[in-house]
Amino acid sequence: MAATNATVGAVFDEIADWLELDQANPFRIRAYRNAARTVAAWPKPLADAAQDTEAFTDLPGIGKDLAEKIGEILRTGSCGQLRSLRRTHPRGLRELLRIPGVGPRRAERLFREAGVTTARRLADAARAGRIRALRGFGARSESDLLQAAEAWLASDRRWRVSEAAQQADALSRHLLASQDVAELCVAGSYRRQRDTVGDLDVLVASRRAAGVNRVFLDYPDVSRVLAQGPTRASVVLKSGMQVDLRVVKPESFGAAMVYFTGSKAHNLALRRLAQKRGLKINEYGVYRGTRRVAGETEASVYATLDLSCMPPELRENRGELEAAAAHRLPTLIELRDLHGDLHVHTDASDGHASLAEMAAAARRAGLDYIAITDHSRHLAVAHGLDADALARQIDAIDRFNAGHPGIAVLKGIEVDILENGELDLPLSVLRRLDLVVGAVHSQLRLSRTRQTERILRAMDHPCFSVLAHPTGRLIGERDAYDVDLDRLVRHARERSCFLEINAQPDRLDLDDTGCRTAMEAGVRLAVSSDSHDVHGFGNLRFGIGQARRGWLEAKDVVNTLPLRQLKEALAKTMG
DNA sequence: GCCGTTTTCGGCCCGACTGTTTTCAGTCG
Repeated sequence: MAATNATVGAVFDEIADWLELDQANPFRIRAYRNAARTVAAWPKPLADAAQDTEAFTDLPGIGKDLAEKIGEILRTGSCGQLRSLRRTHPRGLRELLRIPGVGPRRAERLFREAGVTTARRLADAARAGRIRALRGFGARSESDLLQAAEAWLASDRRWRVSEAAQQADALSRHLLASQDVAELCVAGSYRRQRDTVGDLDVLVASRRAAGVNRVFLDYPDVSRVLAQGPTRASVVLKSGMQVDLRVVKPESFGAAMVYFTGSKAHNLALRRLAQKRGLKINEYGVYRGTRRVAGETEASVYATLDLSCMPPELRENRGELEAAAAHRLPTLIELRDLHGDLHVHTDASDGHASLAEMAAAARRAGLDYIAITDHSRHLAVAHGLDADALARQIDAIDRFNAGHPGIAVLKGIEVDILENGELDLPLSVLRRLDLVVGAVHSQLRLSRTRQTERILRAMDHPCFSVLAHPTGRLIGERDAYDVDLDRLVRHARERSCFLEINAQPDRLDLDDTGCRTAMEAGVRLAVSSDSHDVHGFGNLRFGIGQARRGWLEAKDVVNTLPLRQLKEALAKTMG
């Protein structure tokens, strides 16, 4: 089987690690890192073009040499250069580079002078007091490295964006209570709404940095201070999440927001553009020589390069700079564009609230309609409904709608897609519904072909409306099942059905690149909360985050339609 | 290793913080 883009990226990253340990030309190392980032984020499978390696040189940062290596990796899963690097280095040494405080030079010295080859051995050597004896290290470095190695061994986690949101909101409230904080922005991957977040980058505009620093370090949730200086500080919260604070003057706030929002790839591309125009961009502003020409707002920074200001979710160097130069940025969907929610559970299956309670909560969340989509009988653990129970629910919804004009409740089901591609309930009862949401909950390890055929067959059912959580991933727990998303997208377009963006923070499925693939193919998506209780609608914001990262506008999302037009769109899917 | 309106060489993003030095290298984002 051909290697995936992620595999190619991983090979380049590993080569870069070894070259770094060898203290090779840093620009050569950067070329491998850039290439790793580029291919890993590339939305199309490179394997599709494996025959024509020359074509890979069209990718940014890929020249003749790397293009040939991509071809080799796609064919064999590895490449000769990597095999030879592995032969000449101790296998575990790469691990040392992952430990904060250990870079290539220290890793090399730790290996050569203390025989340290893994994080475990580093911790052992530090405990034995063997690190402080090395030149360039002292007692302080030794204890820092011990702590870092132990922390690394204990956990190497990223946080769901919802977990990051809770901690970001609480810390922001604490900081904003200070007179010294003029403006505040939680930047970084959190602001870009990535599906997971490694740490929080908090940016503050103030003329009194010392005061802000003090308030930050006094935050009751701080467990450990990693670093502190006049304009920045790093701490670990009690949860284990790292937070970096940076304080700049108000006139630099826009430049700092650009800088600390990233992504790294976006910033590098931006600086190259600036350099071509004889400008220099840093976190304090845009400079021509020593003269500052912009920096107070993000828009002012981008304007010096004749770029429209890009929403943070687009800043991944995936074409947003070109679109901004042409002033053709999409008008991204916003939470307030949603009129309803097409995936909601009640206590009739595995939800925790009644139909009436869920409807009331949806109304409070500002929605005009919801679809009740409880599980079907095959999902016994969730008390799935059989045909009789569904028929009773249909009648109950009709009665509810008659007495509650404030919100419309649509009749639906989250029906299991069985292994053979049939749906889990008979056509006769499905025909009585407003929509049918199909979902894979079992047999997740089928071959790519069988899994894909299974879902394509389900889409051919005369009542199929929406494919729920199309890849089945659970962030940090379970990878997506193996499925040909391009074929699903093409089929959804032919069948005029919809793909879901499941907004549960542990799903966010489709993800950003999947959204973009669907949108570019002309397939509409449904941003759905998959709520199981009255608080579930609060997750819609995270689904919107992925939609925005996928360049979606309101017109690309079916549940931005008012009720009447939504019903027309659904009716077309219901045979 | 990539790239090019300075095009086949000579550049390649840039500043803050720390510890161990005794003026700076290493690391990080």
